[in-house]
Amino acid sequence: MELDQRKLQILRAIIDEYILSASPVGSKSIRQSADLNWSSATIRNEMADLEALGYLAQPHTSAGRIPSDKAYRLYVNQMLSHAALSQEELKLLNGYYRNRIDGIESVLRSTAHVLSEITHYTAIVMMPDLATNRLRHFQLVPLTEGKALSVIVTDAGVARDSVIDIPPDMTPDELEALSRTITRRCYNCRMSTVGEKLIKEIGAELKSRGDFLSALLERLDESSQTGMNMVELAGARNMLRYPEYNDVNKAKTFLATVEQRDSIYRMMKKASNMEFTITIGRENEQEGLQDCSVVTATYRVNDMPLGTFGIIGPTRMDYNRVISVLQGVQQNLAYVLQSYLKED
Amino acid sequence: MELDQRKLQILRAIIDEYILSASPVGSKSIRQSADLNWSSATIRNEMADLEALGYLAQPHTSAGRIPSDKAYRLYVNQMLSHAALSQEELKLLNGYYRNRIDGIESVLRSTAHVLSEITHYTAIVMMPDLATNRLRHFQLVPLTEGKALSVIVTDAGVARDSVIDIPPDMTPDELEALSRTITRRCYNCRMSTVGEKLIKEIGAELKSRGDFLSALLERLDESSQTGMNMVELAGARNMLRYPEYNDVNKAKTFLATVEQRDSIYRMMKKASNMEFTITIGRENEQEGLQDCSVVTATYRVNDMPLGTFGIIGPTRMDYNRVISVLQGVQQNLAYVLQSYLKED
DNA sequence: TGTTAGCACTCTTTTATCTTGAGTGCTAAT
DNA sequence: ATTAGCACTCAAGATAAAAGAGTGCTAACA
Repeated sequence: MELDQRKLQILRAIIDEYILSASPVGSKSIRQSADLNWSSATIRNEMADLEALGYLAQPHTSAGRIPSDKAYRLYVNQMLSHAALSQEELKLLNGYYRNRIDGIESVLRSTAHVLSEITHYTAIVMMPDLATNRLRHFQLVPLTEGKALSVIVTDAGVARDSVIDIPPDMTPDELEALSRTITRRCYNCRMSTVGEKLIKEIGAELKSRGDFLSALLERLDESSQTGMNMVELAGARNMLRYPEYNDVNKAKTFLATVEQRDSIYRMMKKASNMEFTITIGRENEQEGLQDCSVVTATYRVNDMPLGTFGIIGPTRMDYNRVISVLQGVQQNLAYVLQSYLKED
Repeated sequence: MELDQRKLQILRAIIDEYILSASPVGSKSIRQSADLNWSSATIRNEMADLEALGYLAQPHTSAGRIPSDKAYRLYVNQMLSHAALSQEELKLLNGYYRNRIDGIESVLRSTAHVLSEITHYTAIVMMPDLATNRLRHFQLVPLTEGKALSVIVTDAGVARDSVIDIPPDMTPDELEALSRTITRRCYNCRMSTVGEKLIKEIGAELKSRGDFLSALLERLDESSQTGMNMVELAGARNMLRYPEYNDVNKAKTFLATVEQRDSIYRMMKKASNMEFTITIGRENEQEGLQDCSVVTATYRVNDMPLGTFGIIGPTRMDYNRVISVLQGVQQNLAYVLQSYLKED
């Protein structure tokens, strides 16, 4: 079911206009603003066709048309202009990253704020997934009887810690020895392979501590994954700027959805193996996001994907700009994060 | 300027009513609901007096009265009923903490969510201030040329890390040796005294590395303080429940204020040396919180204050309940956190 | 056959007007 | 000092009318 050139042009004009105005666009206004040379009657006919094909909807008779999810999908797939950011905007963006030296997670958290500020949408940044990172240090620090803190440090300059139960008769010296063994044996191993390696190499030694070892491995695994608390969310309030959220109840629902970290987390996790994703309206599985679009991108260092970040906005978001911004941030992140990382 | 018994009774009734209804209360309704035995005319006279004294305000003639900040202040100082939580609520609260074993920060972060859920206001929890904690482990992990990650672990089971510049000629062995020295010399020292101690004990040895040492000390100091990213905020959206935020613009302003972490951070920091604080309306320095009240409390372990947490709500918040909940959470936190801490 | 001008019709939005009702302040009586 | 009574005020709700934006359809035109 191909759309001819004219239909495409009209559809595009409608979407562009609607992204700007958020109110149904009529045949007349589109003719002027997009400089289309057909009469409004012709345009009206085409609009009726486009509606029949499911690209447009009418809130009520005698109102203009608004684009459907299907229309946005077409728009995103075929009509993006891929405009790069302006010099100014790039400068602004770079400026944010110039003096960032306080660690990867800190950079990423502020990235969320930067993103939300320059797009005026809601931004999400996942902390790095350490699976592809390399272990640099492992330490068990005794806390109280039966408990210790396990700390890992990777080559990406990220530390992760968690409390772990230890056998009550395990001495601090034993813990220290174990820490050194693990650090030595697994130095520079990818986090995803550390567990395996440990079982093979020291499983036998620690046979008597079987339970502890398996708890430890599990904990290592957990730490290297990006947990639920590792999602930075910023600018949720920005949604209140847009007329679609003038209704306090809608706003409440939206905020409830994004504050529900675990669902956002799952969503981002799912997007994490894609370089770039755009999910429009009802394409979102999340109940509360079905009037929203989500655009995600991957940040990488030395071509190693580390994590995912993205933007949530109303379905009529400015896709062109959002994509440009994400690409700009992607580049900046690659550059900044690189300074924490060594070549393979 | 003392208020007589009757005025107090009436004022209290008005406040109680207004907390419930959020709409101006009139002389008649107050008479019924609070079972006051004076005629509405008498009550009206008293209300006029109370208004003249600054305790009440009238949105417009022919509307009821609403309490002023001054009234809430009086209410909070003299009229709280100090009702404990019900058995049910206590049970619910305890339930949240029953299975929490994944570390102090995690407990605290979820505390923010629990608080916001059971009060239906906005909750803030500051991560622990480590100044009074004792050092358990210190580690410098080399990352790339000129950079290392510094990690501290304290007896409270908290790890903090940050990237630090190191002299380019410093070898991994040197870093490791330094880490051990610091851990050994300062083991079980309060974080607030570690810097001092280091200068005294190894300042001489490291004279050649003067710059590095001072950077290190600074970093230690920073890490032991609660930074701006160490504020967990939850339930901001709850404010949309209340009619005072039915106006989308007000809601936006509020959300902007609390998302501005650093100001919230400063506010909490200021409250951190008080066991309990209640700040009402314009008493708040924060521009955007002048229609809100903030109630904070300290969480402690073994009588050692660790940090601050609190509630932000509209000035007409249910002070009694908020205070009860904060006390309940305070106790639960003390109990749960204790399991991570050793006696002095 | 595709395009367009014209026009009647639809339905939301805006504006104006009226009504209702909760609540007050004041006065006069108790 | 207290209270019943009453005129008055003002926001909020209801109703009605007018305006305006946009459509679909028909008939004329190239």
